[in-house]
Amino acid sequence: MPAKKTAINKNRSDLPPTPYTFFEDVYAIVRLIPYGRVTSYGAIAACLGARSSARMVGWAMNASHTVLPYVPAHRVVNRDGILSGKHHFSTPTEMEELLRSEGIEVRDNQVVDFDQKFWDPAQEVGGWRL
DNA sequence: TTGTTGACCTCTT
DNA sequence: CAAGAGGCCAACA
Repeated sequence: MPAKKTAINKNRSDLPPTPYTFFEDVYAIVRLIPYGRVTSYGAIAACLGARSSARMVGWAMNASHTVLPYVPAHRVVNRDGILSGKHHFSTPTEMEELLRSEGIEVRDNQVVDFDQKFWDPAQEVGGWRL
């Protein structure tokens, strides 16, 4: 069935109408990001079949700190490879430090070689849950 | 309850 | 090609 692009968790007939479904889907995908790789909000949203809801992905990440198991939110950047969410970590440099510790170069709040480090969820997940 | 605000993206002038 | 506007939906005031 062709999923509409509006009301993400409302057209998920296979799941209860819990408003948190979208968030958990986001967390699930973020946790799948391999070590040393990064992805973008839009890619995650597109993988979930709602490319226009990329903004909600950001909201999901906002709450990701309170969620277990651990969500590697530092591996999610915006489409330009910019660390747009570094301010929401406990320290402004934590995101950059984490990425560096995984071998990702960061320069001027931007991921170096973003194209090479980019990990497309749709490629790995394929038709997961769709 | 209505209104504003987001760690964004895409389409349209 | 650059700049602007629209859109998505949950949280918060």
